[in-house]
Amino acid sequence: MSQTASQPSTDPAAEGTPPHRYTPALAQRIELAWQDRWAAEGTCHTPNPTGRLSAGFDRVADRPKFFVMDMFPYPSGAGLHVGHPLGYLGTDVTSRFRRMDGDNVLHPMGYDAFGLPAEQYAVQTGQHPRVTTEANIAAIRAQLRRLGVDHDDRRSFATIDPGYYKWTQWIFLQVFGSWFDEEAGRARPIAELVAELDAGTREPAPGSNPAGRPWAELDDVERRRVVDAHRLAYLHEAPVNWCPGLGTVLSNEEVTPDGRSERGNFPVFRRPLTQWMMRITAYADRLLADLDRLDWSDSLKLMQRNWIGRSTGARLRFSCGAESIEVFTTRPDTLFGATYVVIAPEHPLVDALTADAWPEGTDPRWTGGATTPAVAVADYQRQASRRSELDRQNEAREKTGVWLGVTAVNPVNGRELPVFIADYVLTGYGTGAIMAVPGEDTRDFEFAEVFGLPVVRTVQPPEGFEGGAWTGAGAMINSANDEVSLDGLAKAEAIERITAWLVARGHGEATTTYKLRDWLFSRQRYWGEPFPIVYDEHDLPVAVPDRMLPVLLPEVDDYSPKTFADDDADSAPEPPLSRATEWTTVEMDLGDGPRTYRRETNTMPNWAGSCWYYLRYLDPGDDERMVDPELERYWLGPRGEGDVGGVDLYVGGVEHAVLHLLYARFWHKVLFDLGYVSSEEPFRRLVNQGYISAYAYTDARGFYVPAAEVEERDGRFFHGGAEVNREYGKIGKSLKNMVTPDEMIGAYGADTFRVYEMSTGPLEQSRPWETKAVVGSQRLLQRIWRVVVDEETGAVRADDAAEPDEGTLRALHRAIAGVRDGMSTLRFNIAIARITELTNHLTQAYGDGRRVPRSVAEPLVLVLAPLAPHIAEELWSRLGHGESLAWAPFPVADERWLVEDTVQVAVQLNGKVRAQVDVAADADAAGLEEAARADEKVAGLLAGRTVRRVIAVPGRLVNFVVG
RNA sequence: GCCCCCGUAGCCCAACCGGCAGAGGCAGGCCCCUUAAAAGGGUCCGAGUGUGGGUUCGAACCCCACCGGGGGCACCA
Repeated sequence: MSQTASQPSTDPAAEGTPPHRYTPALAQRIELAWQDRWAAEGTCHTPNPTGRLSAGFDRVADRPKFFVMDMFPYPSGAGLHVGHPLGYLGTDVTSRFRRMDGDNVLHPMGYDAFGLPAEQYAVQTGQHPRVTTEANIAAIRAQLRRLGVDHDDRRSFATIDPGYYKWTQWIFLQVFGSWFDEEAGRARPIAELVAELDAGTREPAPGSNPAGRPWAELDDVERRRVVDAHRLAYLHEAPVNWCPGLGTVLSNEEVTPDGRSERGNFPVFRRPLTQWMMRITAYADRLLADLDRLDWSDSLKLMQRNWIGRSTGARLRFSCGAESIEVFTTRPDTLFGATYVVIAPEHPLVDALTADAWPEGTDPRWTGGATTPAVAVADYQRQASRRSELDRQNEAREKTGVWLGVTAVNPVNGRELPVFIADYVLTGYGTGAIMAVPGEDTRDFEFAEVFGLPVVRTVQPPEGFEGGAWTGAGAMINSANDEVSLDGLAKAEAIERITAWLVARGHGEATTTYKLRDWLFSRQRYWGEPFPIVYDEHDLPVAVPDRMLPVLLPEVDDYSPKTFADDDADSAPEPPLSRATEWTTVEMDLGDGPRTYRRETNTMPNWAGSCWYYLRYLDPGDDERMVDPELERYWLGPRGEGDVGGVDLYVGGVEHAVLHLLYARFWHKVLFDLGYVSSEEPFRRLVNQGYISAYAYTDARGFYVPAAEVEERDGRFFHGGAEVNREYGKIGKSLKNMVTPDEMIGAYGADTFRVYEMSTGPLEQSRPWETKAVVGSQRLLQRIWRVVVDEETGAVRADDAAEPDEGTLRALHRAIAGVRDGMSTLRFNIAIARITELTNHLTQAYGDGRRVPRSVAEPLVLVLAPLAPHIAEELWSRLGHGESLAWAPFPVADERWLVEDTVQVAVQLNGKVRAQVDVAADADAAGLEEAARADEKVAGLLAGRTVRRVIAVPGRLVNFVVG
């Protein structure tokens, strides 16, 4: 980051500029001085109701609380540009406004610092990640300070601080120490599960007891396995994206559609590995339902709904020899149209079902060219495993698969259906098996075409439908047996009837499935939180006791992951921590004497630290508790019956719509269930700030030229005399259109930069960056400055004696009301427009040397303060106030000056405006009509015509409907 | 392919519950200040709301279709 921001640029004011004009140089001096003073006086410190940070709470005890925060930055080492501060400034204006307006405002900032980008940056620069990360944090912190944001610096921390990640580990242990009680619909401590199993009031959940014997007959190790299988954090073997070239597994988001790593472009392979998982799927219903209780944008809620992907349907069983294939379908109504069955290549029944030999006359398309089904299946499975999940989903075109050589029986009509494996059926969704209905499902139709399978229509397509799958509505056809008929029914009734029949006959049941999968929580990386887990002599996980937290990330000689040849698919990850041999083996006394344990060497994903940081702001220094319950109740607790509680305003980029926000909600609900927090949701209200893009320019060869050097003439653009082409896109080095906050602060000062960014639109809106337009904000601040300060002498111009005239009072109070409206709805552009109007009024009304009354100048300064705090503080101080205005009351508009005595209303004929009449502001409909009819012009227009109807809207218009 | 959001002056954006389309800024014109200049001051200039229908006394706003832009999901059974 450049240093220009902290050093006043040379005064561009040559001779001719008044000595006390608000120039960039003066702005710089004012800003640095006030930033020092705010820091020295703790102006922006927020008192807690209790505990370490409670000094000064008396002064705010009767105020409502308001907790506003940003998604904290990730200091990756890439340079910041003018788009980054937008959200930070939006929360800062809100914070300053609400504090002045009487709230106890909490506005903190921290740093998200574990994770792959920081690690990769460190590897590239040859520095330890802690060194580069801390340097990047220091740079961002300095930049935020230079912007004048009012974060309470006592509450700042980074996720890499041991005092913070101690509690990240502690939360992991709470999740590990819990299970989800389906009947209660919430998490409970694991000890309660054990007690119920011991008492015989509960049976192990299906699939959790591989030994198969009753709990009472299990030995200790078997019992631990049963319990471990119930935990919300559990070990699970799952296929993951293994990237030998990077030596680590990658999340799906880190793998490109063609199956390579986002970083480095190395091949990625799917490989089963034992991983820590978090049982987020247990919360799918609550995560979905509680969206309705949040004040978030519809689009964001929709993204979460899509991600959770709830669908209702039926699970039904097709018998296949001695086995039974369970399929999931959302369309049980189309069961009569099922002509084959498909199971995922990795389905556990594949081996058991595969026939020994192809029957005589098997269609060659079904065999994959193999001599026996077993060979075909093995080949196909190998082929499928080579592709990453994303690859497999994206290929999407030609359907592939092989026949297992067996058939299953359609329970509704006894029809024999061939059973295939095909990779268009996914292991992780539903039951990993489907009934294929080519008549009503596009994918099934495509497969049926390739494999020559029959199509039976069970929904009547509209007339003229040409073929293919008909997925729309229509009456049921071809759907009857001796006991049940769906023919003629619509979809919903058909589903209801067939489901009832299937349930009655024991063939299936109604069910709900989710797209959401459990959260893969392990990373084979160095730069993350170590798991507070050790393994005993049975290789079973054991929690590290709370008193031994944090489990510190050990120093290692080589923190980079071990890498392999790009295409070495059979290599296995080697976590950097596993090389810290004196760390991985540990002797501990966990209650039955000192024993040797092996530490978990995976680390947590970088989402872990951001899952709960909002709780830590309440008191980051608390070493006794994750969060004091009293503080949590005060800052985050529900505001009333049915309220979910949470942060009052959370601002951040829409790119975190699903992962971070879903994970944080999940953890919060676990903590709620376990009684550690009183709020049900972490973020009551969430706003996504818009993006700032910028123009970029290409020359005749198509190369980008530096945008800062391009000149506009008559709507055309030139660089060094040659015409260039204008494009629009992301700000960055590659488009050569980078503009940094430091440059802007250097050229104009932080206040001008703040006002410009806030003036370009509502916070949610994306907007273009236009450096040349910044001057408008500069001019506004200069005019305001001139209202208070004489540019020639530096003397205060405000007039103590003068009384404002009525027009000025109206302008003032209209401005106050408008600014309040803009600030409380995050439409800072409107607030700035109202301030501009007032300023323009004052410069006109008090031109030629007359002085603005103090009673107008002071509220002008106050309403400006949240947007441009430094210049406002300076003017406030020059107006004779010793105290910072950060705590001064925000002006309140006097209704008296907002209402007009008379208003001009439009007179319409058939909706077209024909005249204007003045009426008393409080005139009712009858009065309006009377006044309108009395108007000469209107009377003329109405003469000789029949008035059929009169619509009069008080204060707005009269509309005569004439025949 | 499915779903969501958005189209208002040359540009960025306002417009309350459906009630006279314009607040503010940029750009542009003119004037003033200035030896000169401008990141100074003043003043002027602006569209009928993407297109086509519909509902309504009245539509930027509600409904339908289309066009354009942005975003999300994408073999999820």
